[in-house]
Amino acid sequence: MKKPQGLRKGAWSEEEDRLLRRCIEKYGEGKWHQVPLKAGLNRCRKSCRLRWLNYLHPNIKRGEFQEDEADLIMKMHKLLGNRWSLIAGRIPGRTANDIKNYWNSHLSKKLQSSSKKVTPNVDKIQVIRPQPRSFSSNTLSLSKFISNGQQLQQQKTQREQCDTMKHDRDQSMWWKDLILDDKDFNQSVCAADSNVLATNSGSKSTEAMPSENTMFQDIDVLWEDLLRTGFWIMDE
DNA sequence: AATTCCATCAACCGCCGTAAT
DNA sequence: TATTACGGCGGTTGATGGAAT
Repeated sequence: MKKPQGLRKGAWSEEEDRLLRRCIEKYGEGKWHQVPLKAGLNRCRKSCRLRWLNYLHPNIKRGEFQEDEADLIMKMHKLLGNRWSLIAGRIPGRTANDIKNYWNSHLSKKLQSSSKKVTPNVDKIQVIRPQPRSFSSNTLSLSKFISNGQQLQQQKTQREQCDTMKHDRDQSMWWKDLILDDKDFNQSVCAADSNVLATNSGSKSTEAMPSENTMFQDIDVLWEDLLRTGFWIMDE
């Protein structure tokens, strides 16, 4: 489709902010394609949405990241990789863009320097990717997971199934088939962590992803820590 | 005081998945 | 089934300001 010509770009003025804010207050969030017209702004829908979500939204927290926030980001990133919107969903008041910027300007360097000190031979983050939906649709939520040993057994079975399936696929790309959104977050993270528990109980398949052993050693610690800090949002 | 370098972060771009038609 | 429009995401860019020279 042809792009509309003559749309304003770059930094937002106070007047534009005021117009956008007033529009959202009046009509609510969403229907972003209508926002420029309703607000009287010469901006594209994406620009309006971004400005609202990253700057004007009333719940946005300003100022320095706290130590516990940074800590949480590090842990989440270890689990999820660059899935900024998912990480942001677990840190109240911080946007995905904030977290991404903070990661790129602070934490990635911190991580680099610490990994050089501690494990000079490991220069890559091992990200646990959620399992395919075909399996995760049956995946258990964390709370049930913890409370039910039978379900743990089911997770182990799923893990084995998944490993069998992965064998026939490009091992570095298998997770790309996932269809994942915020609604699936708990499921997917729990699915990822089912791997951890499966590992702890000694059932992990020998058809493991490359470097998985070292990954799980680290994640064991992370897992304990996340449970202790009450990070997880349990299902209903 | 002037210039260069670097870090930060707001904003843009291109792509993808989904829903509607 | 194919096409189109929209919302949303992550990667990247560029403006800005502060530190260093």
